[in-house]
Amino acid sequence: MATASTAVTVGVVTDGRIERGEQTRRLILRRATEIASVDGLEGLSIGRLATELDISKSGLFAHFGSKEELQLATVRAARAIFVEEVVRPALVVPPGAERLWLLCEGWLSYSRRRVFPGGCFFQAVQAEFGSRPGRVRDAVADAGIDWGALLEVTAAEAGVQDPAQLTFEVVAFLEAANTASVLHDDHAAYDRARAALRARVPAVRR
Amino acid sequence: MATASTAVTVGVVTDGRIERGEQTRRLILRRATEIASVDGLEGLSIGRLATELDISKSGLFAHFGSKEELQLATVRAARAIFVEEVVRPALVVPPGAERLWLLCEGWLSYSRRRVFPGGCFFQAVQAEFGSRPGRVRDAVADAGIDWGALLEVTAAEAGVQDPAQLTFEVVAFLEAANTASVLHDDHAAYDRARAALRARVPAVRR
DNA sequence: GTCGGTAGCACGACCGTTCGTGCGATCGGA
DNA sequence: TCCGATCGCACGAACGGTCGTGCTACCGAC
Repeated sequence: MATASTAVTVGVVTDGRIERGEQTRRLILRRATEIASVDGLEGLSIGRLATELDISKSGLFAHFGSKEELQLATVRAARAIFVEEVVRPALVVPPGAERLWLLCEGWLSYSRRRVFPGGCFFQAVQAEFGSRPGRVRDAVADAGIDWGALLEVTAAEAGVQDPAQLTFEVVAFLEAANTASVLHDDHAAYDRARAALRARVPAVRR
Repeated sequence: MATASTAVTVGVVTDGRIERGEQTRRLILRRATEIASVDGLEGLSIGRLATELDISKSGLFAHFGSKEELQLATVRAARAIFVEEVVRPALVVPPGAERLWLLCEGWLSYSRRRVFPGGCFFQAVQAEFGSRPGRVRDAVADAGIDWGALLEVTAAEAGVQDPAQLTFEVVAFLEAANTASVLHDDHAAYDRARAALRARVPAVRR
């Protein structure tokens, strides 16, 4: 999520107002991220999306021009939400151990609060497109790379000895907690993740 | 994978021979697990499966009676393969730290060798059905529960202090390595996983 | 009057599913 | 030893439905 700021979808503005089409587009994409987090980006069908939003299929389709473009836009929208929910809150503190800890806690909260109803949007979509080459997979992979890079840089700023290794382990704990919670309704997994993180992430007043 | 032995699909046998239909069924399921590990259990379409196997769609369908039954049979087939590839080889050594280590190494090898072309079958399918209630989800969740239970029992037998916590962390490392490998072609992730495991899993001659 | 935004409608392809049929092996009775 | 009945298995054709994708027309704001 290094390109955090540019990932935020900014509405087209005229005289300070948001155009009508752009507003519809936002509604579409917000719902699209919710559906995709549960049923995947392939399970996200244009007809179903249109029905749920009380919009004609063709009217919705005109916004994107193809299913692939809808999927790409959905990934971008999910990134923007992720940045807002996890990254931005951590940037209020200066670089260092506290910021690293805020990123971890923010992520666990983002998963636990079900910002996306299916749990972490990116985990769902990564597994779906992991071995299916194409632009969507690349977009999804980029999101993961940027998030890892942010963690790694922050870990380095916190004085961690091996930031790449720590990043691997942190991501592993976070995603395992999300998986256990979504698949087994295992609420305790978040506590286990936190315990594992405490043993790894540099201490800070908590 | 506690019910390992019963999960193995045994062919119907008459006079020591395997009936024709059972053999076809095995071919279908072997291919089904491969497809599903890449495109998911929903992306696994009956028509496509039939085409790839040079079989009529209706003939294939008759073996299962419904798509859901095909999906369930595919999960069972994948369990049998997993047991053969990961669990059984570890059971050759007596309970203890070495068996635990063999399970970890076996899993990493199973992922790295791409026993299923899309990486770990269960990780792909867990993410897909994680928040979609139904019999398929239950079957997938059970597989994860049994695998975790096997790890936890083995960890306890190895004298680990907190087997549940260790199991959480081990599973996290294994799955994170698989994800990084599949999504980012990051071969080094297996080394990172092994490094993380060495710091956690009790030592044994390696 | 222009133009962005939405709706209606139809298309070809593919989906899971059902049906009737045919072929080959097996088996029981003459 | 033959022969008809039965069974397992696979086939092709077709069903209703949904998919993504076009084309055309209307409608409302500037």
